[in-house]
Amino acid sequence: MARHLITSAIPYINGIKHLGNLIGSQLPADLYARYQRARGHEVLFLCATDEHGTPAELAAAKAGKPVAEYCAEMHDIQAQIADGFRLSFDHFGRSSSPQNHKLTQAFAGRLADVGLIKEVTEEQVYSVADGRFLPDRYIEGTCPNCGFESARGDQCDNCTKQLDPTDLINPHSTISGATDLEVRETKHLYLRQSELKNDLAAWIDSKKDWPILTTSIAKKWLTDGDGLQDRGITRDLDWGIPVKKGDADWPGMEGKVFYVWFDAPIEYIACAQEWEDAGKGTDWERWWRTDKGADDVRYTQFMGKDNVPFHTLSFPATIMGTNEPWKLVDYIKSFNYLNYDGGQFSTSRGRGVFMDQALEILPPDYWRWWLLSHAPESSDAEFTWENFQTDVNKDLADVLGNFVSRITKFCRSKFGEIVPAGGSYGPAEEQLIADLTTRLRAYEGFMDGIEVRKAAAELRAIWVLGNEYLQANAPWTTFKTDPETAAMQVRLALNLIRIYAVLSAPFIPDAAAEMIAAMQTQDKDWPTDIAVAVAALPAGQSFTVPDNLFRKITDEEREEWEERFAGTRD
RNA sequence: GGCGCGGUAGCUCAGUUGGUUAGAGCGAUCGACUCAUAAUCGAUAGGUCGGGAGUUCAAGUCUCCCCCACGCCA
Repeated sequence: MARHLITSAIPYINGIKHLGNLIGSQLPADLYARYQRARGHEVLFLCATDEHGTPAELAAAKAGKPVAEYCAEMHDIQAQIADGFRLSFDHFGRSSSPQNHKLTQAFAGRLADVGLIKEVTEEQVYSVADGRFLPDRYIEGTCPNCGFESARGDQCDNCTKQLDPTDLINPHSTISGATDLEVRETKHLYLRQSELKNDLAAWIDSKKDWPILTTSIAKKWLTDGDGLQDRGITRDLDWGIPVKKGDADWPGMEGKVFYVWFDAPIEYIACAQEWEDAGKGTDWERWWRTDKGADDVRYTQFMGKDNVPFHTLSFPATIMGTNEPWKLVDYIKSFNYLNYDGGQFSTSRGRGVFMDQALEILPPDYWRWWLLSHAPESSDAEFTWENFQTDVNKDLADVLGNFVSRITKFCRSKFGEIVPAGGSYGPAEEQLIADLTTRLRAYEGFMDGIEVRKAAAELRAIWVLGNEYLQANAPWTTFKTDPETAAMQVRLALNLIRIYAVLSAPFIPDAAAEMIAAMQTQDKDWPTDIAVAVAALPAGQSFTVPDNLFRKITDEEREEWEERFAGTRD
């Protein structure tokens, strides 16, 4: 039995994510976690909310709530939606947890001890009225390039130019509107990533099996321009993890917090501790410390391509820099973007489907199947309602759902709701078992390699084999002259339902559970040996005819949703 | 402007280290079947592989130039 540590990129606390975010990390991570569990491996699957930084503070202010309260509420909402999509996290943690506070401070302290932290004095805009510095989005003014009046401290939303707060004309605080701003010196900590450049490069080079998308992005950051740059890991903010050197105060850093990108990945580790502290497991270090049992763990991360630099460089630098035996990632699966009907998903314009809305209109399996079978692995992928409708109707309702329906109903009418006895295999059955075995091995190969689209295509082909078998052997015709053989054919087909349930569960867990329940079995074992698995449901076992597993999406619904989610064009 | 990922049948996508008639699913057309959610199964038709030049006995697959889309950065 192998051990798999699996993490999904942690979604930012601010707002509900869209389907592109879902397929970019959490959903494929869940697929992989469910698959590895089904194969009998030990899995720790972790995710969390990323709660620090200015966007959280601003969103809380807009909602008129203290930021801690806002984050707690949003965490619950995201947890609920994740549950709605059946994301099977062993723990859904929070980067604001006490565990992450301690661990982040410990990492910083350790990095300082080994000389990988430097202090840098820089100039920042300070608001006298607010009594604080105004980083990034806390300051607005007129853009010096295009004259846009609401340009932010870090970027102009009109001309997209990157800005420094000190560039702005007539700057003011977005908190109070105050204009009595001055430039003050402030001290910040930098992680000396550049010191680790060679180690990182060697490590990346050793990962021959990583997706091109992952390594090409990492290498670009390593070699582009002057190479990997040292990175500021602190901010003049209130909301965040206070800067401390382990348990000790950090002279000169009073009132400052760690930058969100420093503490967020450390939450992957802290989350395991939260998992244990929540009573869901024991000995979290067994997953994260190679000196405490984690040397046989295979660690796989899932993320969108925008997160790759942090996971291939900054976070590994944090870990490698400590010289402590923390587990490094073994495989990074990164995804491109999902486009919505020829454009991008857009939160501000309400364009595209968001996770809560998706669950309002259809059950999770519909979305899981379509998104996973169209995962943006090799390039950006495209969501269109027409595609969604035809694919879901065909694959789920016609190929799989109807298969279950046709065989259970046929059996009920001829033999009753009992797996019928009698008859013996002929060449057709041997051939079916051989074909299923071939395809199952291929399916396992794609799932092990996290080739999501190919795995979905193979699974679908496995479903089709059942329909082909019924069509070619026509038990409804056989029954008229040879009821014994018809009974054998039906018994075999009923067993396919159980097998399909087990194989399909990582993609469509709800439908799989219904199929298992209808077959009235507890046997969810992986059908490693198909010849054995096709006899798992013995003659005489009762079953029930389930309701249709999937309904079809109508043209009217498709048109309605197309309009509803089109958003406002600019 | 620099860089990155792409541009393959109507649609969504596969195509290992260059090698016989370029593949799948959907959609379309035709046929079979009637157990089933007007479902299923089979067959057929669709591509000068973005454009051009080059290397080679041989290029979708390598090199160069150009065009288009998306993204990142300055």
